[in-house]
Amino acid sequence: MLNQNSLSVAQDCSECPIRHRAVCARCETDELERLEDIKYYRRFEAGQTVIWSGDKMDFVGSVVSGIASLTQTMEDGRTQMVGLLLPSDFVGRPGRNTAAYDVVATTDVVMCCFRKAPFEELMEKTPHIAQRLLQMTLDELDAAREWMLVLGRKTAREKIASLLSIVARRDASLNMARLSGAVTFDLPLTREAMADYLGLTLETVSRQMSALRKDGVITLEGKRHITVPDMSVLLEEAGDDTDGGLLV
Amino acid sequence: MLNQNSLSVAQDCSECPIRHRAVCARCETDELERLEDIKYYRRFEAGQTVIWSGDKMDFVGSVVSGIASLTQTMEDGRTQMVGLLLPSDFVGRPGRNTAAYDVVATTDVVMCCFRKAPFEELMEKTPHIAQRLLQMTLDELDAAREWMLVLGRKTAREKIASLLSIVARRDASLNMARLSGAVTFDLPLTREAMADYLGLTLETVSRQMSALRKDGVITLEGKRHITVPDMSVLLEEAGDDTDGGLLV
DNA sequence: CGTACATTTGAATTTGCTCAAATAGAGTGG
DNA sequence: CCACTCTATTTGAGCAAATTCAAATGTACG
Repeated sequence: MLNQNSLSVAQDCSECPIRHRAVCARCETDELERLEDIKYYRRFEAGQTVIWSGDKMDFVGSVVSGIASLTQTMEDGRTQMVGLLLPSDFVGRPGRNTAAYDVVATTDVVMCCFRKAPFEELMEKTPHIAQRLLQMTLDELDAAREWMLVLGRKTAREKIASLLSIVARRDASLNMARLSGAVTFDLPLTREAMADYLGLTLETVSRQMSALRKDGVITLEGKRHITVPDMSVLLEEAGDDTDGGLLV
Repeated sequence: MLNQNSLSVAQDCSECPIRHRAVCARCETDELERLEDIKYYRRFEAGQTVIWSGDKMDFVGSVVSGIASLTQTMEDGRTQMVGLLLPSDFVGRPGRNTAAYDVVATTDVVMCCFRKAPFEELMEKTPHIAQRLLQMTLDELDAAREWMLVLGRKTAREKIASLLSIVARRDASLNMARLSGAVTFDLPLTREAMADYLGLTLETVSRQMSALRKDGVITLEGKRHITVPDMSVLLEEAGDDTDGGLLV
């Protein structure tokens, strides 16, 4: 279903699709070799839980292909997604033994895992890994804060538009595409997952998707394939600055 | 007003109140000396803006005393607080030249600042600084994700209770106090700041504070001094697990 | 005492939620 | 290929929570 799934497991880091974006991005050849010694691949099917919050976590790793989500759940079942893990994103926290969130594969996922103890040891000796991890963590913190604005202050319609523009942007940056004019992409999330991301109910998500479609902001082919005729209109709907920032 | 303000500016890191929690926490004596060379103190009065989003930022630093807030503002004026900076918290991002958020002093604030270029240089050579910064950033990311649950899924009443329990917890950890039985602390935020933190209007904040008071969950002396007769009741109201986690 | 500002409270309105039912697809077995 | 099932999605109607607008009250400071 996903073309990424057809990739045979990369044994060689130098041919890895996320080589230049993942936690190993800054590593030199000799540093990569040491990482190769402790790495192994794991596959998860769509819907499968990678790890439960509170479970002992004896590995860390990177998403190689597919999408996973980080969620928190309250006692009465209310759930909030707190992270969307795309290829190259890092899973796990050095220095912590148990998982803080549920990690669930949204699509089929391949992860490049490292046993935690050796990874932590290696991190001590390899500044390039720690440096890259700091950079990635700072980026995630920015993304989380951006999302706090969405969750706290935006209307349902703006929330949907924000999610769509974020996915469009990340998709474009993955495919090196420009975000001018019409943009087309897949939205690999169910209405329920979108709701959990945005702090809405799935009914409200569905209603606002219909409204955006009716108003010509987006076009749907099937449920998951989306076309945005004019990206600047979508950004306007999201309540973001329209000027600049179209690329990246 | 705040007793921290009476501290005469510490010149000597070894007597600094945040010595063991700030970005310099892991530094050895010789590393501290190099930090001392590039550090300077700045004071901000309550209400004063430390830096505007988008401005050039030529320093990074730590909050020594007082409280500052990180906020984002939309074009139409809606604002969302995305961080609450307490003593020892770090301000600024190595590797970035402009501020991403507005930073505003909520109370009078003293900051220990480092010129950005020398600090970044020092960070390259001093793993202890980068290590500590990574740890602090990961903690902030956890806090931000916790807050995403509050913003996305909690009711107004639960949001208020969550904020109060967070402030109570941080206050207790600062004062090495236990969180069993009754707890008393100052809430250094206006109703509007609380609203900006929680994604509510100030009227709703006021109403819910009144409701919690009427229901005996909290007691107010003046507007800002709060007593929680039974911490576990407050945690229950916040929708968090009641069991465990009382200390920390 | 008067001004400025923070807070509280009230009443009407709106947004998004809950509950309920209809519709649309995708996959399965006959 | 069709009927059937399962799940995802859409749509509707009434409701509840939080917002908006408005006014009153309280508090600090000159």
